[in-house]
Amino acid sequence: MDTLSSREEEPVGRQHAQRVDLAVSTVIFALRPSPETGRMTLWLPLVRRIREPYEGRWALPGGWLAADQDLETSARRTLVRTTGLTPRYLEQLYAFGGLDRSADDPTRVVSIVYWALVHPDEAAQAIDSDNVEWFAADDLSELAFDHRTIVDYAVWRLRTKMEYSRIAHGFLGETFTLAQLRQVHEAVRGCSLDPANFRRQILASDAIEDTGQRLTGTSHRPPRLYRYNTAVQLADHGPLTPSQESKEQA
Amino acid sequence: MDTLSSREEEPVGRQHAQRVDLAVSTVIFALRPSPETGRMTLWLPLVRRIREPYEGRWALPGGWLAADQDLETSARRTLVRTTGLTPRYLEQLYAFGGLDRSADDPTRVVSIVYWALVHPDEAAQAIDSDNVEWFAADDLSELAFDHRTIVDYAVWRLRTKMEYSRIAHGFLGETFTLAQLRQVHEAVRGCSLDPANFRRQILASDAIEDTGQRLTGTSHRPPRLYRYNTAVQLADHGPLTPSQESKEQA
DNA sequence: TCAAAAGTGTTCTTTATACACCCATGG
DNA sequence: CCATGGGTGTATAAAGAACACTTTTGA
Repeated sequence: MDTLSSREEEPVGRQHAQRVDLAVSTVIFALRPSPETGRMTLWLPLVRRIREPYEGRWALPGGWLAADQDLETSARRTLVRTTGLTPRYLEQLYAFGGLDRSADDPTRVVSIVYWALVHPDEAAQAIDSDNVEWFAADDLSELAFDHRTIVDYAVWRLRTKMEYSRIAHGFLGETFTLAQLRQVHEAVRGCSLDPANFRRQILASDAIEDTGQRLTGTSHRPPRLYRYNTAVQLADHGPLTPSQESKEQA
Repeated sequence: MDTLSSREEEPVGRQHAQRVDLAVSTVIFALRPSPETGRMTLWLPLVRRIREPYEGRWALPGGWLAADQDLETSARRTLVRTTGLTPRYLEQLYAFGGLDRSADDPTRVVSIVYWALVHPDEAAQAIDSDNVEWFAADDLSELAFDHRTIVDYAVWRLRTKMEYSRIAHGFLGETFTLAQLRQVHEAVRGCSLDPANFRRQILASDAIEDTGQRLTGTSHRPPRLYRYNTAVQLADHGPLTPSQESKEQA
């Protein structure tokens, strides 16, 4: 055989390269209380489709890759245009390129999907319109394309990464109490945690530092306010962009 | 503002979607003894470029996405064409889409990169030619494009995943001794491990099962041969394709 | 019998978990 | 004062690391 080199793979001038539409979408997570139970749960904003295929269905915010923007920049651009959101935490999730992603529609689209966390202040910037709506992650309607699969995968990714990384503060503002941080972990992991042990583990990890301030206005002993210790980096087992390798994002 | 919906993002008929060349590449790892120290180290096959840009430089095996193949199928096809390899373990690594990936060349290419593990039998199928060569992962020449960055990221990914997953058997054949399995861990993680503790941890995890056979021909007590216990699944913290979510690949 | 690696046992340290208890504030 | 969550102490269990020791083969 003489197909040893990349001869077949790269025709002259690239004019034989298969070109596909390249979309960029994002799964954005925020925490808010469930309207029924009142417990904190995962929510995400979806955008209503206004044309075929899947017209009227809810879909992930996103758009096409811009020729003059890299992947993450395109994700941020489409995100702010469709939802108004500019998340601090944004990370690539996966590239989806199955052949049957668009049901009957024969168009081939490859999607680079990102996932993001927003805290309440960021989420408040979201566009308020009939075409943008927040849904509970565990109570989604039928979504467009394979977006339900993508959301499920992103939820799984968030849950597993929460256990070994310190992404929880993506859901919190500049300062926060240990109880708030614990509530984030409880909401995402879906179980209650011992406050005493949680405190010791977090403090031992050196992930946060005391601001010296306390939160007042509660009907009990005022809790300390903490901030994230940006000086300390933790091991990360998830996909970071190569330039961030042994650093921790956010 | 009236950019609420995806109106701007999806022009009629998609003819306004930015089209880019979509490449698929793979970082393939195998273990073989270092020619100097004799210790097992990471090696990977590279393909020599036979045209500009980067003509003559070594590059990751890969090619263009085929219109009628999904991402993984395209990765396997380009892999076997360029290197002759058909790895059992193959997983998506990351999508690279920076604007300056091709140096002076203004062509925009987005690469979906996979990573793979091959055991000695698989590696023996590799094409033997001037245009395919194996390199030690810690002693690479200047590679084409941003492939050095990609390789470094893949190495980091392999190392971190080795610690919590059971991918080590991607480097081994059907049956193996505990010493062989331990050597794989030692080579990838770059440290020596206590044989006694390693044995207990692996056996306690139920990841492998005794074949009842022993390896003979050694100049000492014949070790047992084990195989992987495919019935038991371990938690995985890395990116799997959504359909594999709570399952473990390979 | 000796070398070398297989395989087992024991101790110690670290980490996680469960839960009792005191503290400080608003009402 | 009481209720409520903040915050500390402690005892137990599980997991990991270090290392002595016995076993079984080929030479």
